[in-house]
Amino acid sequence: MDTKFRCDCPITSALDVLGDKWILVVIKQMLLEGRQTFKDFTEADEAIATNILTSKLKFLEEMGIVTKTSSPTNRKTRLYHLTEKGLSLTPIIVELALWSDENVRMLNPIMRADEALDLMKADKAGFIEQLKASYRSQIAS
Amino acid sequence: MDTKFRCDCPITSALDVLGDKWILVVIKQMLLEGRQTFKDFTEADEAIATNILTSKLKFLEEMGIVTKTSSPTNRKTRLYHLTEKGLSLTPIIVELALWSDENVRMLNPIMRADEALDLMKADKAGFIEQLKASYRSQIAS
DNA sequence: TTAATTAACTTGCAAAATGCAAGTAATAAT
DNA sequence: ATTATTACTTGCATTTTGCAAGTTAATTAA
Repeated sequence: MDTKFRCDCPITSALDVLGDKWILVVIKQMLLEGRQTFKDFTEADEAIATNILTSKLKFLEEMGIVTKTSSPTNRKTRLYHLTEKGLSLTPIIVELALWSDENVRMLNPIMRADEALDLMKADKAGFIEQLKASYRSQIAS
Repeated sequence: MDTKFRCDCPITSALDVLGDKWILVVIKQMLLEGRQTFKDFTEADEAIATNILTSKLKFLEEMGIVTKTSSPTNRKTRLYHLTEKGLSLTPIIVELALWSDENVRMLNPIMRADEALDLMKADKAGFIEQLKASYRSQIAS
């Protein structure tokens, strides 16, 4: 699964990596929902198929966005965690959330409005830093 | 081409709209490269197939992100322009560019580094507002 | 201590999205 | 009047995504 780049444009190149239906959803599930095991991802509302999940996690690992380790407490569990490169996607995730809240909500009648959105709106940069810090301390434990 | 939402998450819902290989590339071509006709898009480096372009432009129009009008000077030319809803994607595009510059450049040896990146880094919010203003005045003319 | 369960996958096939090459209709240029 | 241009459409190939079932090793329950 090697990435082929369409051209010399930085934005298009970002989308050569991130531009599909699942990559940013999986990253969001790690960052905001604390999901870290294969099972965690399969239990999410988005209901990704297991073969797709396997291929996306593998790709994210190859890209250096995610690490895969063995659980220290359970030998059959693998832990997937965001690297700093993965954490640096936080501003993109936040902008997607804000745009969606303003422009997609009207099209999706079941879209939820959680406290995180209020925090983003009140202090975007602060929210981003707090989220990254909280993720780092979560995986350190 | 009606959008089906996977769940109640705002971020996933944003990706139900934007999460594919082409949508944000087409928007970037309008916003940063001034492309507005069908031909303009087909001539871009990304080389989108014409049937895909047709379907993406139709979807963007249905989503209220783009308008389609007839050229006032040439009866066979159609003009595609970003709406305010489309322009509000600017922060997402900018964050993609910044992330790519820092994290994808090393993987794409031909990625270019233009002045826009420097402007984004120096004053992100200012760049976003200036870009939107410049787009609005471009289509007003 | 054997049996059932769980976690993390893989496999085979179906469906949907994307890509390629060629063709078409209306308009504009020569 | 003929050629070229613009904005498409069409048919088919390839790639990506999705579904359901199966596999293996490790853990837990009986």
